[in-house]
Amino acid sequence: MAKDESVTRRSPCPVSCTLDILGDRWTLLVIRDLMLGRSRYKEFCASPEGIPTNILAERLERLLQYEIIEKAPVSPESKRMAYHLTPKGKALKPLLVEITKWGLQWEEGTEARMQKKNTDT
Amino acid sequence: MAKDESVTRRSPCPVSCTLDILGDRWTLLVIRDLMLGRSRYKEFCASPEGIPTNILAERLERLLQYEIIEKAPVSPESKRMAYHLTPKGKALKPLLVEITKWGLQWEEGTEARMQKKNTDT
DNA sequence: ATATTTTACTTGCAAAATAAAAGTAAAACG
DNA sequence: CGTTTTACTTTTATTTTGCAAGTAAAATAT
Repeated sequence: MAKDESVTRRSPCPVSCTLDILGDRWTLLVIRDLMLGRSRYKEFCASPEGIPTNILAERLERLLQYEIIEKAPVSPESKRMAYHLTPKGKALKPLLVEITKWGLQWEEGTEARMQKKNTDT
Repeated sequence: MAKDESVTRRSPCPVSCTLDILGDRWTLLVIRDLMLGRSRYKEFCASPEGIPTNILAERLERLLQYEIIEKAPVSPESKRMAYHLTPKGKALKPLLVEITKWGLQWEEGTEARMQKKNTDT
């Protein structure tokens, strides 16, 4: 995978490379949801921002390709799939924390009402 | 300004609000350049990612509106303008640091060759 | 076992954003 | 004063996004 990316990269700058993956208005919201313990397609759809379903499907596919998330059965018996963060995805936590902090401090009317299900990571 | 934003906000989540401002492939690269001490239009154009000039003009305008940057004469005698980060913009430093760290750690072939001019803030 | 509902998408299309190229006016310079 | 540089704007083509509707498999209810 790294090969394909490197040819299309705008520059070797880690900021630009990260933005090539996460730099849009939706991807990090999905990551946020995953960090809040959400894992199902419908849960991402249910978030208050209202991501369009085609965009969600495309973003999940991209996150899978970059191995930021993984897809696995909800339970061993089920055929329904759930999404979870990989170590690479979990490593985005400090980034999300800083985005949250900046938003809370500098944008009026923002509120952190992120109630997590699990507190690990 | 906060009034106008609040009506168009997707949600009060600080992450989504921050992404409404910074969530694209170019804005944070301009912020990066500013943090590296670059301040002129042509310097932003000269960055290796090659931002289209119409996009750059639009992004600078938006960052001015959100008071993340400010525009001032290069020197008291000059009519040429330079852009600089405001306190709100400088507060994005930890976010940029985390983006950089994640890119360096998880994306192969990225390299931090950010040579700063000034080391303040 | 079958019907109904839910889930996890895909498809089609209009609207908006982006990218590439060329053009332009003011400022700076020789 | 003429030329070059700078900081944009404009135009057009391409891509992405957003919205609505449709669909097949899985789960649930009957």
